[in-house]
Amino acid sequence: MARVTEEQVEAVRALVAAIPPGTVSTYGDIAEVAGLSSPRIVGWIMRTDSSDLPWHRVVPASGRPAPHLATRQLERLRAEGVLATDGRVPLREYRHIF
DNA sequence: TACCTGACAAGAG
DNA sequence: GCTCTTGCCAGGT
Repeated sequence: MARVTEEQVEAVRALVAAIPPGTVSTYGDIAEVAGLSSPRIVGWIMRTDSSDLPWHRVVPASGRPAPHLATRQLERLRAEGVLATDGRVPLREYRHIF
C-alpha cells in the first residue's frame, strides 16, 4: 500500500528545508532527488505533513504557483529577495540545484 | 468499493 | 506563450 516509504517523506522534508533563502526549487526536482515517482507526492507531503518547512520555496516548473497560494507564497519569497515578475518566479534566476 | 480531488510534470497540438 | 491529456500517489466522500 504505502509505496512511499517514510524515508522518502523524510528526504523530501530534508530537501525542502535545505533550500537556501533567496532561492527556489521545483516539485519535479525534489521528487526526482527524493526518489519519488511522481511530483504530485511532494505536493501531498506538503499538504498533509506541512510543518514549519519553507514550502514557499517550492514552486511548479512553470514558476507560476496555484492562484490561492500565489499571494502568500510570492509574498514570502519577495521577503527573501526572490522577486516574482507578473506572478511568475523566474526559475532561471533563482532555481536551486541540489 | 468507486470516483473525485489536489501545493504537479511533460508532451502534443 | 496557451490548453488538453496522461501518469502518478494518497486521502476524502
